[in-house]
Amino acid sequence: MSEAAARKPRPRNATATKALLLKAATEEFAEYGFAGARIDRIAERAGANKRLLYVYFGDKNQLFDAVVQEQTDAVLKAAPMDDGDLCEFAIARFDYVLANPDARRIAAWRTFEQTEPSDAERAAFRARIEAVEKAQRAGRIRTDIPAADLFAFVLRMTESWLSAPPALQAAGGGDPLSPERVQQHRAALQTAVRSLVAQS
Amino acid sequence: MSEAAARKPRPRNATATKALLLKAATEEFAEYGFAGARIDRIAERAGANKRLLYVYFGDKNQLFDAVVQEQTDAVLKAAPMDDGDLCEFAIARFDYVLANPDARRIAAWRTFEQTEPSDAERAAFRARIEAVEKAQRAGRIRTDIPAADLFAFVLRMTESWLSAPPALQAAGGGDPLSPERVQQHRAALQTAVRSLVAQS
DNA sequence: CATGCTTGTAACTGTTCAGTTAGATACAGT
DNA sequence: ACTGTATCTAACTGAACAGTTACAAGCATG
Repeated sequence: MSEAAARKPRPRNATATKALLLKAATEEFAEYGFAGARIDRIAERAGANKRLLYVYFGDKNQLFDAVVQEQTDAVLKAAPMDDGDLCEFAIARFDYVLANPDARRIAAWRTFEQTEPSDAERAAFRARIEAVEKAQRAGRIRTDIPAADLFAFVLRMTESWLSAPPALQAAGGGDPLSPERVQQHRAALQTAVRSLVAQS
Repeated sequence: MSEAAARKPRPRNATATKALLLKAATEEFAEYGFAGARIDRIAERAGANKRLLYVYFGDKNQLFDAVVQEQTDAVLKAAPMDDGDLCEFAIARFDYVLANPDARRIAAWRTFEQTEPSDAERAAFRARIEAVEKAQRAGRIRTDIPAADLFAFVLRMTESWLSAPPALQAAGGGDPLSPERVQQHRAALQTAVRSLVAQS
């Protein structure tokens, strides 16, 4: 039959299909958030059948969890902080979320769709705070602001421009995301974090 | 009929009902975001009939716009910045979003559901940036960071703790939103902004 | 080339949702 | 009191959605 011949089945490759679906889900969730994301659109984006989503990932919640875990892991890995150097951390994180807008948006959605954090994530944050405390004890950074607060400030500062309200980005004039503007902000971030953490 | 007598209609009061619906919508959108919010739940929260939502506000989009506008106006008003004092601004904004978690969450949802900013909002941000620039020219704050960037940093810092990822809030140990902890962070915010904007 | 497991597809189901219809009751003007 | 308009209500509708069913085709192993 011509109909049967017309629709050609995709070549069989479980791992590739699974990866495609996860990628498509990441984009979809990044764009619309959990509630706004559509299962059918994810399958369509991936060029795969919807049923496979359920085979490979369970349901929408588990799929979201899989996406969140992958993205948060990647961000945590891309911006480590072994020696409590908040400035280096800030720039590394800025560069990563600049190159991976999806990761930034997923993290943001996740914060607001109040889902329970994993133990691994909690541990990662704890380790970072401890690294900051260590740097404080070593006298490398200021001690009049608690480590957790200092870290929270720096964390948010890395996203200040990229996740700024559109009205603020626009108010500056010019393209807020042009390479030149972004580089200018990157330099500003470095300067800002340096003077924020410096001994008073 | 006993049935007819059982359901008592609410007393007629258009403005009060409209206000109740707007308040309920604010809570619902703050909690679930636009896509996650449910029209039926909003009506139920308000103790009003669903139909009235459509009479008073149009559709879900227009209702969300109404909520966003009210909340952003309130935040902008609560944290003015006539004289370019970023420190004072930061504390005022912190105090406001602390007392009004809904306003903070609405603003965040809005940023991520990429809706077009109103002219009024754009103008408000522009005015703030100009106030910062004026303070820079007057030599009151540092000039090696562009005004827009400096403002973006401070803006995000006011929410750093209250909108921190749950994993980060939890990593500190203790109740991250207890009055004592919040006051401690408030002091940290003041210190941080002061040394961030200070002349280098 | 049989058999059984994996990968894939289309069509379907039950539910939930935004938005509507049709009508009832209060209230103001005459 | 009579009439029109604003306020309010329950029940409905059609579409969209997450999740399922039933089946087809590839692919490895005997």
